[in-house]
Amino acid sequence: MARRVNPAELYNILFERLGPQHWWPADSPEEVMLGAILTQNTAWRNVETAIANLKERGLLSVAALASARKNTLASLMRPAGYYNVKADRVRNYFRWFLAEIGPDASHAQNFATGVLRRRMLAEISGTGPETADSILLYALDRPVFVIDAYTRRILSRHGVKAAGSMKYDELRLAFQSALPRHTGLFNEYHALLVRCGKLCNTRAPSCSACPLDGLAVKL
DNA sequence: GACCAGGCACATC
DNA sequence: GATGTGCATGGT
Repeated sequence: MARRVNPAELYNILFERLGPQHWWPADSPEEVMLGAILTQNTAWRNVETAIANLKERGLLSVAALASARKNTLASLMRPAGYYNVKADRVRNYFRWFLAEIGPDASHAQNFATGVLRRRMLAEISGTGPETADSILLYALDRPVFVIDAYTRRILSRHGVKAAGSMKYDELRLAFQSALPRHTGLFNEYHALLVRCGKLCNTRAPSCSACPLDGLAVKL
């Protein structure tokens, strides 16, 4: 019989067993925003190469990414895959940011979290809920819980079988309502879930070395 | 050579 | 509302 834990207990167990993850791996909020788009359905290793290419060309700013030519971006982003699609998405995002927020990430301080989130999702093609929430949390320091494929997989293996088919916001709000609204907590929590997910063999239905072996989550 | 990786938009039913 | 498909590279 599995031991049942709530989201707060799950966090404590993950942190105890895996330690701090120091996310997001980037040098600036602008780099976080870029990385959030480039890592869509893509291994982070390949994203790092693409970001290094863009950085080398001096393109890691809101204004530079907003005004760069699509072909330039696409060729530099090639290692990250989906480079034609992502070149459009990166330009859509940074053009919107420049026009609606300002030339650097600090200008977002003038906007409420809920307003920013709704507008990102409604007005930017290529920025879906996970990308928007990753940016809000890791680039703009907002207390938004990020749901990703690892989160769903871990939940479905540990007591929440329906996690794979639950709506994004249903899962997000389940975590947010069960936890204190602290940016630092949400930051570490999502990073721990990703680390935990990477530790387990994704093909096998379960993992013997799983840090959550014998636990069932109760949302 | 198959499978996978920190999604998203769009078409179709 | 649910399901299927295209987008693409690099590592295992």
